Amino acid sequence: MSRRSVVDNPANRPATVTVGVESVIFSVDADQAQLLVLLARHQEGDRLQWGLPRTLVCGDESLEAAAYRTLREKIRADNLYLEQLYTFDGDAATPGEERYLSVSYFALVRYTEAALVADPHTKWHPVAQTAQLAFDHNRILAYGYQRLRNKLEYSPIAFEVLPERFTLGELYQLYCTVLGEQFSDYSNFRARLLKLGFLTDTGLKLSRGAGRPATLYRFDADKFAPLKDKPLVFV
Amino acid sequence: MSRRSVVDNPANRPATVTVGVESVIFSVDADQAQLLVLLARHQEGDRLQWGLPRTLVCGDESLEAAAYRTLREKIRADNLYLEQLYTFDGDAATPGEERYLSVSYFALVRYTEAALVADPHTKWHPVAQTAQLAFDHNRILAYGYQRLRNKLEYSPIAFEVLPERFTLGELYQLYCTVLGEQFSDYSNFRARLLKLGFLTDTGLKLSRGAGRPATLYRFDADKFAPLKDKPLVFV
DNA sequence: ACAAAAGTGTTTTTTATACACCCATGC
DNA sequence: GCATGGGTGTATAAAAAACACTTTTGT
Repeated sequence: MSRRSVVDNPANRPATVTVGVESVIFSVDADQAQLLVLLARHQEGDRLQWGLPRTLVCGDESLEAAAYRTLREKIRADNLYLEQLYTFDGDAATPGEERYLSVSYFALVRYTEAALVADPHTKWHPVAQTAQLAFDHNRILAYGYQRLRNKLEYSPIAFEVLPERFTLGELYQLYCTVLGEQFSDYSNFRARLLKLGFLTDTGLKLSRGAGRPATLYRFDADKFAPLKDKPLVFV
Repeated sequence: MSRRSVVDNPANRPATVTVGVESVIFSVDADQAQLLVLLARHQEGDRLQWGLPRTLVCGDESLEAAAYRTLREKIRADNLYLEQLYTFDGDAATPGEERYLSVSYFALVRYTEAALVADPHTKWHPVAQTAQLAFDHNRILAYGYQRLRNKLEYSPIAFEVLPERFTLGELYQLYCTVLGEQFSDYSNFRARLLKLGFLTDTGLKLSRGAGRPATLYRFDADKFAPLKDKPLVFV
């Protein structure tokens, strides 16, 4: 019984498909308080149109490797979070072409570090400004955006993208930019996070012109570990 | 710029892969208070081994269609919940064979209804009793089990699998079987669910030998709708 | 009458929410 | 000294958790 014999209906031949990886790459521009998504210019039919960066899976590289490759081709980013999103059946395949399967990945990268490669076919685009994207990329983007918001609420992915040492104001602003201002009061957000105990005071302060200098904290992964499987850690 | 030209590294040819769907099909045997998973016998190398049911995606059928096909081939079930789980890179592919991609689906089916097709190569297996499964199916099962527990906590999937009219005891038992007894006290579970307001008293009672007859409730999807995007509805 | 299962209520503890207020710095 | 951002505290409301108790049935 080889793999092939798993097919129980021999009348229908197993499909051979080309597998692509589409990446929903988010970044938060703290200065402008904007959530950005990375877009790439595609040719769809006879016109250029913006869409999510995509690549075909090559040789025997893994799906995740293909996603990382897309990232490295577009931007230079060391600090990032990446996970698989969902696998979509190819958007209404052009007849005659081989069947296409789209495995989507979702990434959050540190903005200050994510220098775009000089390329007029790549840009950051504010998520708040809706754009008409190529193929079924609007659907994938919406799915990724939803996942980003969920992840922020119960996973420590923000710390993958903040600097090593950060202020609670920076953390709060990141949350606000993604979830909207109404998600929580600053002082409650602050109190909740500090009580959880995985933020360590580095003793250092950061002064930004006017105002009292802010304490710099560090995320302590070890102290977070026991909370990993708990429900809703942040809110 | 056709699809093919998306490949930026022409030295590496785009891979052509065979796509399979593996299904993690759960069911709850209320009488025995057991969570079950459907297994199928596979040949791996030269020996038979139990694993998750799988099928190759045929022709132009969708991934979901392939998952439903697997279900229908193994059991007869009308009431079920199905969703995509995750896409795994093929387990260490046998060299020479075509590359394999495994899209996994997760399903919860009503046990009383899910008659197994007469087939010695298919069986229900208690999830609590660990078994050594073929390929990387232990990993997929673990992933599906985790998803099941998460889904139970914030989604109304239990109602897809309970009879039209059910008692709160039946609902509670289902939760206990999947999440373990310690997840909540019965009376608190009861109070929380009734307060949410999407369970309608049908006026009917169900008597089971000794004890006070239980009220039969119905799940009201319309009343649940506004809670859809709220966090942790059940606990 | 009593065991068994269903259903109600009460008390305590913990979290969430909404604020008001104090602190340290630059100009 | 006052605007600006950082940081603390408090009072109220709501939710979670633990558990005692009542009700209705079969035997």
